[in-house]
Amino acid sequence: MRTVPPKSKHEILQRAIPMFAESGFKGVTMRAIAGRVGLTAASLYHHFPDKESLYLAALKQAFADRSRALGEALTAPAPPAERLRLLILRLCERMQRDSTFTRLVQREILDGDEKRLRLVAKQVFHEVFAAITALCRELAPACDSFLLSTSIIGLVVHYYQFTPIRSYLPGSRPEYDQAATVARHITTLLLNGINLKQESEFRSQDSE
Amino acid sequence: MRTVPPKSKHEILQRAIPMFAESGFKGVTMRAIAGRVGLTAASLYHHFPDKESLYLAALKQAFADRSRALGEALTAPAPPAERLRLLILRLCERMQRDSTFTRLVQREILDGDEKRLRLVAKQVFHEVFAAITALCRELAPACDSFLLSTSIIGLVVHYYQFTPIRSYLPGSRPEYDQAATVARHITTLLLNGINLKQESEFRSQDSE
DNA sequence: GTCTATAACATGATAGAC
DNA sequence: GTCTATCATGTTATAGAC
Repeated sequence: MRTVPPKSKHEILQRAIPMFAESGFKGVTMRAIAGRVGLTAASLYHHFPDKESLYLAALKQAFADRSRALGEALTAPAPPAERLRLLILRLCERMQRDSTFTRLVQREILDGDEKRLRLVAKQVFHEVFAAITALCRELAPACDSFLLSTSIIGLVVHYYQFTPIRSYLPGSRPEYDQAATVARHITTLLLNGINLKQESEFRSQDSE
Repeated sequence: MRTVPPKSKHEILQRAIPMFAESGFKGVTMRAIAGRVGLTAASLYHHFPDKESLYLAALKQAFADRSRALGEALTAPAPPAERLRLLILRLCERMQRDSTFTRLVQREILDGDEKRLRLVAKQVFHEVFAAITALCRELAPACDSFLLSTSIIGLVVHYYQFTPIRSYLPGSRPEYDQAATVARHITTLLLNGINLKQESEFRSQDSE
């Protein structure tokens, strides 16, 4: 007997995503997911061939739903430096408001075996990462685009991953929790490096 | 009568550190630690008042044993840019060869509650972080030293945390696993930014 | 054909008795 | 130590409801 309308894959994954983020792959059972969705464990197997497929689909969907703004930034009709600025800003805004995906990936790095990590790299990150390296090639042909891409990602991602500890470090201030402040710092650092001649982050009369 | 010499705190923690890195705070029982050390669980409580104290001491010791080279780099008799270069190189070398501490911290960020994270920030990171911000103030007075410090740490730490996925991303190459290569890239990026005006690997601007 | 539930199977971990 | 009972979990088989 059916009392409720059938669940779509998207709905199932939407429920599973925060569970995997909270407890990791092994920490979440098929029965727990089913319970949260309003199904039985067996029914999940109509939508996904096995637990690992469900898990990978969850990672994929979590990333896809969160990387839309990044794709827009990367393909915007603007000079490469402006696309970089927008990419970093969107990434900061996204990570500021939601740490679910970051936690998913952190857990996967800690617990995943080689085979699954390869699948994650291929199925989740490959496309967006390639787009970022393409931007880097355009932006700084003299620089190693692979290393530069990882640096851009690392600057933003680690900043927000580290937040639970960072906020208790000496010198922490409220404005460091604002995405715009962080994004501006990172963008300036990437474009100009440390050795700013005389300009502070506030003096930019020649821009626009 | 005693058949084995008493264990020092250092020995106990040395055994506990990889266990916490592998399975996190909750994933390691006092009995498991005791078994590894060759003691009973009750004996551990002679050395540490509770599990959390043992855990924090493990984090502290893991970091202290691994941050010695960083302290040397930070206090070297050299100009600030050279100290930065050395700091990054030592950090890369350390993380390249041993991911134990990084995994400890990642697990702590995922699983720790606010109170314990505050203790970690204070007891583990505070001192070294303050030394890095001091270097940043000296190096780049016009730049926000707090944000700059987190960026330096983030560039290195995230690079190595991301290794299990990074190695499967498009464009990955063997030399990216060499600490000297990574350290050089990060140092150059920090000092000069993307827009390399004059650099060793520099190519003259081609026509568009 | 699509979706779900009931029941059951297989394995691995755990606990307790011997 | 071994054996056994028990439980949790991924998974499959089959049948019923739209």
